Amino acid sequence: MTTVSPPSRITTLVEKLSLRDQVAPDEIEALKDVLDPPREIRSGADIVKEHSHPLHSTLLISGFSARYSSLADGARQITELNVPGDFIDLHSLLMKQMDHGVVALTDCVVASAPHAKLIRLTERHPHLTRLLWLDTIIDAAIHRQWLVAMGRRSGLGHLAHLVCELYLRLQAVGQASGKADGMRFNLPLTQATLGDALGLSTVHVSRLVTELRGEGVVSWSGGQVEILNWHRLAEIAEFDATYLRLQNEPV
Amino acid sequence: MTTVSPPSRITTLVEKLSLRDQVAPDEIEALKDVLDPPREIRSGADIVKEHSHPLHSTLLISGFSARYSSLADGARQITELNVPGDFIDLHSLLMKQMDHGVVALTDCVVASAPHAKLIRLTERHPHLTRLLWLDTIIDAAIHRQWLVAMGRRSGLGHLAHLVCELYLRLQAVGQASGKADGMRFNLPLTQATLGDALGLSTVHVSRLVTELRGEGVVSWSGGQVEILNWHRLAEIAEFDATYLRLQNEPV
DNA sequence: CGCGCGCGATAACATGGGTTAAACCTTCAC
DNA sequence: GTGAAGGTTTAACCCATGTTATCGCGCGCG
Repeated sequence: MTTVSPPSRITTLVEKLSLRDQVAPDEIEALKDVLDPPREIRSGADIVKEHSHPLHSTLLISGFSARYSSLADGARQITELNVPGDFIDLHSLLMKQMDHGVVALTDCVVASAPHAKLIRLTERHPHLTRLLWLDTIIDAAIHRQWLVAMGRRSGLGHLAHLVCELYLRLQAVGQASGKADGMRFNLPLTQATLGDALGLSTVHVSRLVTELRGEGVVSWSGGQVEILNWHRLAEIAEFDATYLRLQNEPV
Repeated sequence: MTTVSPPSRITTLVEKLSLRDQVAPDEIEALKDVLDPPREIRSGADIVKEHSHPLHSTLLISGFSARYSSLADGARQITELNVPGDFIDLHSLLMKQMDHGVVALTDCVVASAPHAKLIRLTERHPHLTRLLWLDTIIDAAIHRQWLVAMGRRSGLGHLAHLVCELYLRLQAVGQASGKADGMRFNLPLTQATLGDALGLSTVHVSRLVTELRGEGVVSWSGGQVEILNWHRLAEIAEFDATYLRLQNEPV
């Protein structure tokens, strides 16, 4: 995990933002200044509680987490999966009260940024503010794609779409191997968790994973996913990556 | 439509923002300065085209519009309904390319704000910027609630949730009659459109509307909706208004 | 070394919501 | 007043996905 120079706690965030627009040195400094020291969260623990009023926003440094809402009958709907480099509750800066919770799906490392410091950042760094704003806008775009998949795609298309999305988001922060050398990534989530994300039962998720495997589109076992045929997978998903905004276009 | 002093084009927007935090006079001026003169859009026309690269963001002044995505088989999924006072593509300011389209569901009046002016606004008015940012954050919160409804609620619960949401959003901008005096609002949308929003077929929407009516929870005909039993309706929907953020909490 | 448990696969059966079709109603143009 | 067009309702039938249940595998722990 540590080489000559250990990755700073904002490496993945800056890596992601830099894909979209240049991040100036003083902006990187400002981001560092705003964050408290990293801390660890155990798999299964809430990082942010439903209905709470956070006084800081939290950056996911490593691991997977998920936004979720609980229902009266005990069911759960996951509304977004978070990957390293995601600000998991930046919206609480302005929303004040959480409309959902965030749970660690694996052991995670996170760092918090006090709201007071973030507000000061928005007063002094309008361009960096726009980059952070953009990050929350992309959350909304991801939600919309999930809505389309849930409302109008088949279960298989929906699962395929999720796999495409996760691959590109993980690749953007160096957590997936490149196209040349086998499109592989670690996805240590249970099928029950995937079902909560897709709005499907665990039985049906199992059927769908088996089907994708059977078609020779992915190999998937032990939490390791390899995309064997991106073209086919994207076709099944009707995938269009625009919404992830991994293009450099200055804001 | 016009009385002594005709409502300015930003009345509904300012009304909505003011519910959340005080909007200063110079901020209201800044908003006015940023907007081009209003223009009319015919029902059924695109206000913003899918995949376009807008150079301005558009405010909905009157009428209903919808964000939507089209699928290969001709199906459509609506991901949000817009009411007067909504900035319908504010995210394009930073997203650059549209990941979806916006269509007028009724005749609409809109006003556009050039991106160059909006960027200048973010440089000069950090607090107003946060209010606009918050508006896009609430879009994301609405998306999440729709995801929960689509993934884990019954069709009836989902429809009931949509009715609750629309009532509160319309009431916030003075487009629905108050609780004391009959909770009524105009909703001139076809059941096919509602189906595209709910991810259901028009036949099933008809069954569900009939069921809500039969339970005596709403009266609904000719595009007029009246909520006869808010308590029952909110119960069916498991509705919690937190996500609409209609509380005054300074940002 | 073996037991228990979480996870995934499979099977049998149930059902909410889709599809197709037809009847009916309302509005509006002429 | 009549016909056409668009919207809603109802009915019959179908299928994707849910539910319940069982089995098997792999791994951690006693």
